[in-house]
Amino acid sequence: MPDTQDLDPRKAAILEAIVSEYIGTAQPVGSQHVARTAGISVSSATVRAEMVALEREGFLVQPHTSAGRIPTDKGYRFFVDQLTEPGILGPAQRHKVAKFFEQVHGEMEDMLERTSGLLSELTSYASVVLPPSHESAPVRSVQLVGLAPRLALLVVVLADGAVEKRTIDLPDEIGDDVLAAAGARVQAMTAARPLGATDERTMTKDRVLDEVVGLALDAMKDLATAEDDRVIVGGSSRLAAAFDAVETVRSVLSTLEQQLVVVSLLRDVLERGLSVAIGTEHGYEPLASCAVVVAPLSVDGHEAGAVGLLGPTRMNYPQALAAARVVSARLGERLGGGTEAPPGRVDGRTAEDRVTKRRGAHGRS
Amino acid sequence: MPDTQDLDPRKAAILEAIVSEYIGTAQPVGSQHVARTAGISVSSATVRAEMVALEREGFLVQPHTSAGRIPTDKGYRFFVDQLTEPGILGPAQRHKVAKFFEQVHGEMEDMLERTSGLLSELTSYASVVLPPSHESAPVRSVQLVGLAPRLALLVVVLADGAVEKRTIDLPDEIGDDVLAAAGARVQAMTAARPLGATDERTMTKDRVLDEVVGLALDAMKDLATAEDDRVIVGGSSRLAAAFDAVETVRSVLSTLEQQLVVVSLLRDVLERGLSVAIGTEHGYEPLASCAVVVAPLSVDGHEAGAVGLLGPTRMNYPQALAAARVVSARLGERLGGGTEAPPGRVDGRTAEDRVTKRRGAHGRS
DNA sequence: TGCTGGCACTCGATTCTACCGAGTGCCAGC
DNA sequence: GCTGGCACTCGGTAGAATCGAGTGCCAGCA
Repeated sequence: MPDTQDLDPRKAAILEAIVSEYIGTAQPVGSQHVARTAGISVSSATVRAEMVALEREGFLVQPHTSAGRIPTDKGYRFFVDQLTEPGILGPAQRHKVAKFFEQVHGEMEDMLERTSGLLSELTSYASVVLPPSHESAPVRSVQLVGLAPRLALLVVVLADGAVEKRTIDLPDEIGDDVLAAAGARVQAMTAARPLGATDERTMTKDRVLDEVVGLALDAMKDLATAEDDRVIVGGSSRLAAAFDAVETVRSVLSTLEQQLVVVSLLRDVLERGLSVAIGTEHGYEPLASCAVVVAPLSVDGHEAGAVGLLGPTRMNYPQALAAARVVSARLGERLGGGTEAPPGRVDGRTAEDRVTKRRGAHGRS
Repeated sequence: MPDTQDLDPRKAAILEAIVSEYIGTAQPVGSQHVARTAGISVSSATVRAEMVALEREGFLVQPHTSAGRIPTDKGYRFFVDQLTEPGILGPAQRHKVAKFFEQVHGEMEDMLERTSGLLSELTSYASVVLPPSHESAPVRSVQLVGLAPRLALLVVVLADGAVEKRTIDLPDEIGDDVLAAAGARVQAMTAARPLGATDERTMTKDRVLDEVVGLALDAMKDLATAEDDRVIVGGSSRLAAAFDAVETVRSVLSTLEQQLVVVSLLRDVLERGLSVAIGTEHGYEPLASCAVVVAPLSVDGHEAGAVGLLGPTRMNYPQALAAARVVSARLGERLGGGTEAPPGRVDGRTAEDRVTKRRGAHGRS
C-alpha cells in the first residue's frame, strides 16, 4: 500500500481539512472552503488540482459533478492513521468520566451496562461493551441446588465474581444430600482451575452420585464453551440521529441486535490489532456506512474484553478514540484490583467505592 | 364517556372501514374508498356527512382540508373496544410459535430474550418482556463465597431457578469457614420464604459471625427491593420501519432504552386493567405516536410479569393482541410446571424439552 | 515549473407556475 | 333521509427558470 502512507504534505493538509470539515458538517467540501482553512495557503485552483489527484488516488469522491468532495473510507483511514492524534477529552467530559467512576458500584453486569451508557453519552454514538471473558477466571465454588424433584441447578461462582448457572435434568429423584455431596465433589475436582479445564472423572462406589457428578461436569464444560457471545449495546438510539435515511437506521440497528455479529465484529477488529475499522474495512455489509472504534479492556494486566463505539464513518475519530481509551482504562482499573484473585489487591479506594449501600447497612448491624 | 360507547351502526361501520384501511396503507382515507368498502351500502356523500359527524365527535381528523380522514387515538380506542375481536394468528405464525416453543430451552433469561425476538418477528413491532418477579419465589439456597480477602459474594438461589448475587465488603479478613457458616445460618433463617421476608436476627456468641450474617441479611433485603426494574426489549429496529420521521424513531428508541420508564409504562397499563394503550392514553409524551399492547403472564396460576408490543398507533391491533396473548400463554405454561415448587409438576413434555444438550451428555455418562 | 486568476460549464437545489385530481361541503331533488 | 351534482380546496407532481456552489481547464505570471 505505497499510496496509503505517502502523501506530500500539502495533499495531506488538504485531505485533513476536508475530512475535518466533513465530519463537522456532513456536507461535501468545496475547494474554496479548503483554501480558506487555516494552514492552507494556496488558492482554490491549486486546491482543486490537488483534489483531482486525491480523488484519482481514492481518498475522495464527488457525489456528483458539481459538488464538493467527501472522503472515502480510505480517506478516513489516512486521516486516522497519519493526520490525527487520539485527542483528549474536553473538561466537561473528563468531569463526567471522573464523576461516573466515583459513583458507579454494584455487580459487574450493572457496571458494564452503565459504562456503556456513559460512553454513548460522551460521544453521542452507540457504544458496545464486550465483557471480560471468564475463560481464565478460576472456579471458586460449585453448588448443586434442587429445584424440583428431578431438576437441579448448577451454580458456579468464579473468582472474578461472576456467577454462572445451568439447569440439569436428573434421571431420578435425588435427595438434597446427594446433590450437595455431588456439588462438593465437583467443586473439589474443578476448584481454582478455569472453567474449561475439567478434570478426568473419578468414580466412587455410589452409582447415583457418579451420575450426578457426570451431569454436573458436562454442564460445566457446556458453560465454558457457550456463553461468551454476549455483548452490551448502549445508546443505539443515537444512531438514529447520525443517519438521515430511515432505512439505514433500521438496517444498522437490526444488525446491532444480533449479539453474535457484534461480538465477532469486535473480535475481528481486535485480532487485526486495529483500534478503528472504517466502513467496508470490516466485512459486515449492513454496517458499511459505520465506523467502529475499539479499545481493549485490560484488567489486572491481561487483556479481557473491550469497549467500542459505533458511529457513522464520518464520526469524530479523535474524540471517539479518546473517550473509548479513557473509559476502557478506568473501567479496567475498576474491574481489577479487588475482585481478581491476587491477595492484598483490595486497595482502599476501590473497596470504598464498592461499599455505598452496603456501608450504611454495615454501620447499622 | 357516553359518546365513546354509542355510535349508530352505520357510523361504526364507517369508522371501522377507515381504521382498517388506514392501518393497512397509512394514507388518509377518503369517502369514496369507504363507500366502496364491502359492508357500506351508502353513497360517498352520505359517508362524507357521517365523517363530518365522526370528526366532530373526535374519532377522526383531517390532516388538511382536501385530504381524507385519519383516526384519532379515540378512534382507535373505539375500534379496539367495540369493533374488533382479538383475532387469531395465521397458520404460518401459529407454526412459528409452535416450533419455537418446541425448540426453546435453556435458562429463563435466554428464553425470555428469545421469546421477545419471536414476538417481534411475528408482529414486526418492538416487543417487551417483563420478567416474572421473584418476589414470591421462596429462597432455596444461600451461600457466601469469598472472592478476595475482604470481599465476599452472596449467592441466593430461588426456587424458580433464578440466581441473585451481591458483593459484600467485609470489615476484616474472614476465613472461608466462617463465611460458609454464615451462609448456612442465613440460609436457615430465610429458606423456603420469599426474598423480602427477612427473619429477625438471632445472635450467637461469635461477634464476627454475627456481623457477617448481618451484612448478608442486609444484602438480601437489598436484593428483594432492588432488581425488579428490568425489562427485555426486542426488535426495536423494527420501529424504524414503522415511522418515517427519523426524529420520531430516535425519540421512541431513546425512551425504550430507559428500562425504568418501560417498566412503569407496562405496570401502569396492567394496573388499569387494559390490554391496549393508545397514543396519549398512557402519559408518556415521547411515546405519543405509539400504542402498547400488553398481555399479562400467568405462571402456575398466578400473574407474574407480562409480554407486550410497542408499535405505531396505527398498528394492527387484532393481530398484535392475538400474538401477545398466544405467546404469553405458551410462555406461561413453559415457565411454570417444572421450575416452580409444587412437586410432581415436572410433566413429561416440559422435562423432555428442557433436556436438549443435556440429554446427550446424560446418555454418555 | 508551479501557482494563480479567470472563465465556461455542470448540475443539484430552489423557486415558481400550472395543473391534476382526490377529497370536501353544500344543496336541490328524488 | 339519501343521493347525485357541483363548486371549491389544496397537497402533490411536473416542468421551466433560475441560482449558485463547485468544477476542469488554460493562459499568464513569478
